[in-house]
Amino acid sequence: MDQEEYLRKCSNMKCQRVQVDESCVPALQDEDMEVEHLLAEPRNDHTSMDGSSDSRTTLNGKDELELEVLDGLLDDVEINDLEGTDGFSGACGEYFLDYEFADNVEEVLGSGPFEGLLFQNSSSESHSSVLSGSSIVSGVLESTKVPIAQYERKNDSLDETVTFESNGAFTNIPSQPAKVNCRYNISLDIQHLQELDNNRHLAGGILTCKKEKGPVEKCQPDALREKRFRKPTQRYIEEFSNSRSKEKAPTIGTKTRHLSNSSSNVLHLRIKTLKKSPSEKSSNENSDMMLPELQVHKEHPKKEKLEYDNEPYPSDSEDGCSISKRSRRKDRRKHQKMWTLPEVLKLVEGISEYGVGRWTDIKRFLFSSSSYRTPIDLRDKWRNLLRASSVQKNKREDEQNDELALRPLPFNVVHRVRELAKIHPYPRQRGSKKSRVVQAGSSVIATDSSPAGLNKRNVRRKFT
DNA sequence: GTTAGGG
DNA sequence: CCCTAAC
Repeated sequence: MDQEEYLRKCSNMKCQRVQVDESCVPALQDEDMEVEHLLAEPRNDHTSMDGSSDSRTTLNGKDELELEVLDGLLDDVEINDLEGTDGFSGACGEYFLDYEFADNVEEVLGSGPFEGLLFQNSSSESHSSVLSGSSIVSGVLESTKVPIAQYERKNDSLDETVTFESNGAFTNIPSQPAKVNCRYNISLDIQHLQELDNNRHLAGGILTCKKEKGPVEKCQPDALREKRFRKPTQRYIEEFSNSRSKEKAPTIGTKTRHLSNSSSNVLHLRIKTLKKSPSEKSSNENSDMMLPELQVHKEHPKKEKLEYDNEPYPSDSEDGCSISKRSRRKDRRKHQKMWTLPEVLKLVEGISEYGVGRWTDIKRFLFSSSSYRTPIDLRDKWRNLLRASSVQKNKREDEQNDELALRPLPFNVVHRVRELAKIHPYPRQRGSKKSRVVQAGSSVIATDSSPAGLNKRNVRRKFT
């Protein structure tokens, strides 16, 4: 492969970038474990490559050539290329390229302008490891003077891991996953992050500031950040954080262990799966999934759990940069309060007094004491009441079930709800808007008993 | 700022 | 409970 070819590939990779990007987010959120696995893998790649001294030599020459090219593209390489690697390799099926690429990147990063940005530890380590191979890792560790004890420790672990893995079995495993992983690492917990750093300075290069461990959002370059975060909504993120704190923590430990022992076979399978059709993946296993599919997949499960506030909400430390708005919402959800019978009665009363739709008034006058009930809440509750009452109307026999599900709703309440519903049908309850308007109009005349508020409301509705 | 409507 | 569009 010469320069030209390399460039061409690079361009290809870039094209794929978007996909990878997206996948990254979900993966992050979804399974840390996945990441862990992958993390292990990357090292293998390098080590194995390095281990085969030949490859290193071969690469060396290329690296220099490519280095120049990369230099110009450094920015792109840092982010785009790496990201694209995944897709690229899949398309081309040339793993070799990936390896090559990885090396180049590392070199560039290590020697280039990013060196400063990289963590002392990581940069030196990665560089040396790449060059000299797994055997040198220990030496690297020594040579690397890490001011922080943490790093040293990490290095040690890394060393072990590398050695272990290098023994093995990963000769041909595509490096893509590794790179992808690196990116994922960004969002990982601190622990993961640290490990990552040690494992790969590549990751370091990608996330220039990632060292902070803060939310990715803060650290990431603007462009990158934009892309990555456009997909997940706030809600999604919130959920993710929740689920993660609840579910993931335990899992990680297990997975990690697994990671160290990970066999090439496992990785192979995973990789293949990922490359295949996305649709299949979700079916495989949650734990094994790391790509985009998860995103969709992921959203549902946790949601249910969030609803119930019994558990103290884990402080979103990871959301260091969480927006106040977001947190507020979270809190609100957390404090979700079930409607009590008195409340329902009050609501009904308020509606009968002020009319349907005057939610703010009702809130102001009847629910002023309960700050957690917003006008919207009232409206929603009313909506639910209507639904409930109508259900009962239709299925008297099954009433019990419904009531159980809906909570004890005394018959008198139901009755009142129904009455009110007759007087002022909630928008859209049945029939089209037009019919409703007509209905409302007739009700004004027909129901003399209805309070003035109701009439008012009806009239208003009619006109609006 | 509120409300309706859909999720 | 959340979000958005319409008012």
